[in-house]
Amino acid sequence: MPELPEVETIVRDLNKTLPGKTIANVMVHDAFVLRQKTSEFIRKLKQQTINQIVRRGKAIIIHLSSGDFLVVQLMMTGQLVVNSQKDKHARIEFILTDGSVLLYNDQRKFGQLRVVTDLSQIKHFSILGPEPLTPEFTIELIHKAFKKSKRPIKNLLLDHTVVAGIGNIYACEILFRSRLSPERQAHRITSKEAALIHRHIREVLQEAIRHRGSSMRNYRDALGKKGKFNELLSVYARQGQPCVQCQQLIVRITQAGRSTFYCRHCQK
DNA sequence: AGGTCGACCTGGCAGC
DNA sequence: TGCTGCCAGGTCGACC
Repeated sequence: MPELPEVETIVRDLNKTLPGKTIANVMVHDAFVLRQKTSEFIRKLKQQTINQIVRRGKAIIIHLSSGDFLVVQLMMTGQLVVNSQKDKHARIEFILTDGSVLLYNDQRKFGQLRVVTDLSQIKHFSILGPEPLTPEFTIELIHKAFKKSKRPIKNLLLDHTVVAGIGNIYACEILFRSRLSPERQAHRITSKEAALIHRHIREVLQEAIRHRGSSMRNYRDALGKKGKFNELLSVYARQGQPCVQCQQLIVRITQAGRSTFYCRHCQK
């Protein structure tokens, strides 16, 4: 579900309320979302004080006083919300000593939670590409990755080994702003075009963070509220509607089994 | 070896 | 109303 801007919004919210609080109890309503034994999960969390919360790609990493990490991957429909109304999708409840409750909801149960001692235990992190909003993410780096692949450029933007955190919504929006067709083969992208993509990756993600993410269906922030950036999307989920630039109709195609939305007239 | 395609699971919505 | 089929912010492993 959530991409980098949505997860970043959640992490910033959680950092305002959780650090310093201690986990009194953990109630597992559906162990399907756990990637370890329920008893081990609970034991490693009970009596732990929450330190800082950070994001890596689309994953949330909660630092615990034991030195362990609670890693949460929301996938498509996961939510981490504080003091919200409990519904039938509540899978895990973290009861804090001050009486507040952190709820993990997940309609589709694709998400996963686990407590690890060492983040390198998680393979996902070892293959993850650079964070797009840090200085290590350069035009040269992304252009080099593009040159190695004949896949469509859209698929490269979705590939988390190339760059972390970009999902289907923002890949479409980034290519629209760059005026590049999602069907262009990555290895044919020029250095000038790579620079455009690089700039728009940062621009789109930062704008989306400012608007607290995009809520298409399930996404909610840590306070249970919707994001606003979906109201500002130019192409995603707008098939059959006029392009904001040229009024030609936005089309939907399928790439690597996922929907892509773009303007055939503006994006070449 | 690079790249695509189900599978994972639940639910909303359109069409009949 | 109720069925069927399609679609959904992600990721991984099987397979070609």
